[in-house]
Formats: sequence, C-alpha cells, structure tokens
Amino acid sequence: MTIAETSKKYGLTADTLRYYERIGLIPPVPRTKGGVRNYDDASCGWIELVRCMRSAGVQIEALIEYGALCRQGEGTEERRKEILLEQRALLLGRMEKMQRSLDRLDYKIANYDQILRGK
Amino acid sequence: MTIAETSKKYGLTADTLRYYERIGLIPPVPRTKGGVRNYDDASCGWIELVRCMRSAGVQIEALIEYGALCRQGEGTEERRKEILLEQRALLLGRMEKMQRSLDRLDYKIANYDQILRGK
DNA sequence: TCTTGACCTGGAGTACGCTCCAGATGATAT
DNA sequence: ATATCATCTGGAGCGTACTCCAGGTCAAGA
Repeated sequence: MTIAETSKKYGLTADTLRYYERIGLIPPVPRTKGGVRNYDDASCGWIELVRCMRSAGVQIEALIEYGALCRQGEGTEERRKEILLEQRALLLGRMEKMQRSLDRLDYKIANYDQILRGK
Repeated sequence: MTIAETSKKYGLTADTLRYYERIGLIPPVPRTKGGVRNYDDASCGWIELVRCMRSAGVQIEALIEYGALCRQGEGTEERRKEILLEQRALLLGRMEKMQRSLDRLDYKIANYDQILRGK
C-alpha cells in the first residue's frame, strides 16, 4: 500500500504517517527499490493501534516506549503491562473529569431548555 | 481573596489565573486601590466552572464565547445553549474513543496477565 | 522519452495552552 | 523607614503534536 492509500484507510494524513515513523512511534515501513514506502500488514497493525490510542489522547511518549519494548521481545512483558496499566489509569481519570463536565453541561442545558420554553 | 489563596483553592497557578483573565476566559477581577487582584465570589464562580470544563478538555475558545454571551445578558440564551450542546457532543465523542482505547488496553493487560502468570 | 503527479527528506512553522521572566510597584513585619 | 515578600504588567519561551515547505527523486501514462 502506498502512503496515500494508507492515509485514506486510517484517516491520518501522509505527513502524520511519516511523522509517526520518523519519531519511532511505528517501526520503519518497508520501501520499494526506489525508496517509496510500501505499507504491509505489520505496519498497518501498528498504525491502527496508534490511531486508536492517540484518538483517546494517550501520549506519544508512552506509545513509543511500549512499541520499543514489543520490538525488543521477551523479557519486557512486565514493563509493557505496567505502561498499559498507567495509561489505563490516566484514561479513567480523564473520563471521570469528562463525566463531571458532562453532568454539569446537561444541568445547564436543561436550565436553558426551561428558560427558552418559557419564552 | 488574593491570587495566592485563589490559586491554592482551585489548584491553578497564579500565572494561569492571570492568563485566564487576560484572554477574557474569566471576567476582570476586582482590584484593591493599589491594583492588586481581590477575587470575589463572582470571580470564583467563573474560575470553578472554567476549571471543571478545562479539566475535561473543553476548548478555551468555546468557554470565552459562552462567558461573553452570559455577560451580554438576555437574548443570548439560544446561542449559549447551542454552545453547550456542541461541547456536550464533543465530550461524548471523545469519551467514546476513550472507551474504545480502554477496552483495548484491558484486553492487552489481560493477555499480559496470562503470559506473566504462566512464567 | 517526456511530462505529470506522487513521494522522498530534512527542517522550519503552527496552534494551543500554558509557564516563565524582568523590571516595577504594593503590602507587611520590624 | 526599611527590608522583604507578594503581586503587577507585557512579552517571550516552552511542550506537544502535528503541519507545511523546498528542492529533489520516482513512477506511470501518452
């Protein structure tokens, strides 16, 4: 797959895909003889995971460390799990704050509903 | 209340409080004769709301517009409600993405649990 | 072969939301 | 009165995560 196709498939710009590779967020993508990126299933798998995590706000740094450990292979499982647990806790914390804001928004919206209905 | 006290009370730095005021995210705070900020209940109310919304990731721009409309007074309720509904939708969308990531993290963590237990 | 469009790299620029700083002034304890 | 600390303003700087660009190479159709 070319970068244009991959970009379309995952809804990330070509620049973002190159950026992710450049900073080591995804492993080096295989190239054609001419040096053009040719995304394979392995690359796509990483991209898909990264897209999911990034869309939820998981920090790039954590994902880089996790990916590096995966590529290092055995013996790194403990630390990998630790990273995932950390990110899980961060996500939960943020979701709680969002829930509080959501409740507050709902309350205010209900108020405006009443005010505007009374008009 | 001084800025130091307000900072402590809401867990925002003095710099952040001044920044919020500077950009119009909260209305101008009353001053002593000497020009020192003296946070009153109205100021604190705005700060508390803003802190809640910002901690959930609501964009500053939306909060500025909402605050400006509130200060404009009557006739702006429709637009105010619209803003709140927009932000509500954005929050929900982000929470869904986070939930998807969370599920994925849980799945992976369970995997590592198994791997590490088997060792 | 030529042209046109996609892709390459390295590096600079951008948006957001703070965060820090300098130099000056205000407030407070002695 | 003086020293010390808090606060003031305007403006520069920073971290994160992209996003854009220039100048060059690759590839596919006519």
